[in-house]
Amino acid sequence: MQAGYKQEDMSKKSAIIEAATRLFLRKGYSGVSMEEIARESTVAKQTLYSYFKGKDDLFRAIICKQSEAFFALLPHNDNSAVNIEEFLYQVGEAAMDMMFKRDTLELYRLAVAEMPRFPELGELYWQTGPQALIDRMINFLRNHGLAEDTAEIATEQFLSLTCGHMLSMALLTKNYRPTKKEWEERISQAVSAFFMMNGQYEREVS
Amino acid sequence: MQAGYKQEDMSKKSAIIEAATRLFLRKGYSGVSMEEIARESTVAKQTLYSYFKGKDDLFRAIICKQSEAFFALLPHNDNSAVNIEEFLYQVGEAAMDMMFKRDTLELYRLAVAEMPRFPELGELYWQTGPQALIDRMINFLRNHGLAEDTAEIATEQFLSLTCGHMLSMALLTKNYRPTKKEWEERISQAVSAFFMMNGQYEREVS
DNA sequence: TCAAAATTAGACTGGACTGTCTAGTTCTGG
DNA sequence: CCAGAACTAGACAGTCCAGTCTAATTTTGA
Repeated sequence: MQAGYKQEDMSKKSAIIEAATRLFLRKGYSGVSMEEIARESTVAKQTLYSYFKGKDDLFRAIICKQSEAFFALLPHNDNSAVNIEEFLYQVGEAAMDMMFKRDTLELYRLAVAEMPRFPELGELYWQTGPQALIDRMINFLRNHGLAEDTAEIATEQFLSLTCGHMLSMALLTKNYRPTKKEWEERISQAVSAFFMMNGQYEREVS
Repeated sequence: MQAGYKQEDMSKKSAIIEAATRLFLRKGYSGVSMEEIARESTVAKQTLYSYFKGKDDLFRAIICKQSEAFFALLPHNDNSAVNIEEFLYQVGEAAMDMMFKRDTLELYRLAVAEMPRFPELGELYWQTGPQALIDRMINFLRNHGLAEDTAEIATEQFLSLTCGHMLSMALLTKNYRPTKKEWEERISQAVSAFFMMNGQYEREVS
């Protein structure tokens, strides 16, 4: 039973997770060694292996945790939007605000990069992140009178319009980050587009 | 002068490039060894190093070549579109057709994944790919009466609308590929959106 | 206080990989 | 036909890394 501790000291575990998160997000899966993680978390290598079965196990734990942590910040349905317009602004703002933090971008990059090696992580990221947001939006829009498939199309279009171009650019070019001003511009364009394409839902002024 | 051949047998070089392309696109940068490339191209390892300074050099060559090869297939300005609507359909169709081939997706994945290690390749990919297409679209739209910045916004919106959502999904979930039917739906939605948001350009029936 | 559990430092194994070197073989042009 | 260029096969040095093992030390709880 070489790895069968009862693992009571959770401060060790969180130190490991903290260091591993930072390192994986900054250097990628194969750019980080277990020794480096041990060093950075000021923990012996053996302790790593007492908390995690191996590098892949640790990696999975990090990505799951980060996915959930990040996307928990997105608005839930208990939000305070009183009408569609306000809701769209809230969601757009929250999505952009989150998407263009360094760590969030790097998590996305990691999910895309390692999807072939860890397919379940790509799936998890998609489900707990983008898809969860999409579901909430669809739900809200249906509760406000849109038909099921209209709501779905409108949602996907809205999110593509706000994030699409900027996301690709941020992933591919070194020093590009959109400013808050730029993305607020995008959001209002997307909101306008939403109402143009769903004309029957007139804008209620809040 | 251990690496100073005159390199006349281009069939060797293309065999190397062919095998390396296939392997890199399927297994990523660190998933492939020089020995594997040598084996797959039925060439001695030394020959690899006589044509390319090292693994990074070979990788750079592959990515450059593939970027250019792929994006050369996109419509140039000598296309036959007679009006904006037809042009949008052509571009949308071509972009989708290309984006969702396995190799193109994997090249995109590779560019995103290795951007931190090879920033200049991300830049190159962006410039010769997405940005080149954007420039052509902007140019076409300006020649058809749109103002500079209107054309830019409309272009980015159109491309986000067509590719955005499906691209993220294809990169993150294992077995998803949009069907031609699905993406033709997207394209016509995007075309409609274009005209709604640029109302002054009425749709000319071709 | 004391025994079991948790942790540590570091050596070590086994394997993989990049890039070099050697020595021999084939191809090619004059 | 020959000299030099191109190529081959394989060994090799040097590095790195995942994961295991040992032996010693600290922590913990009854």
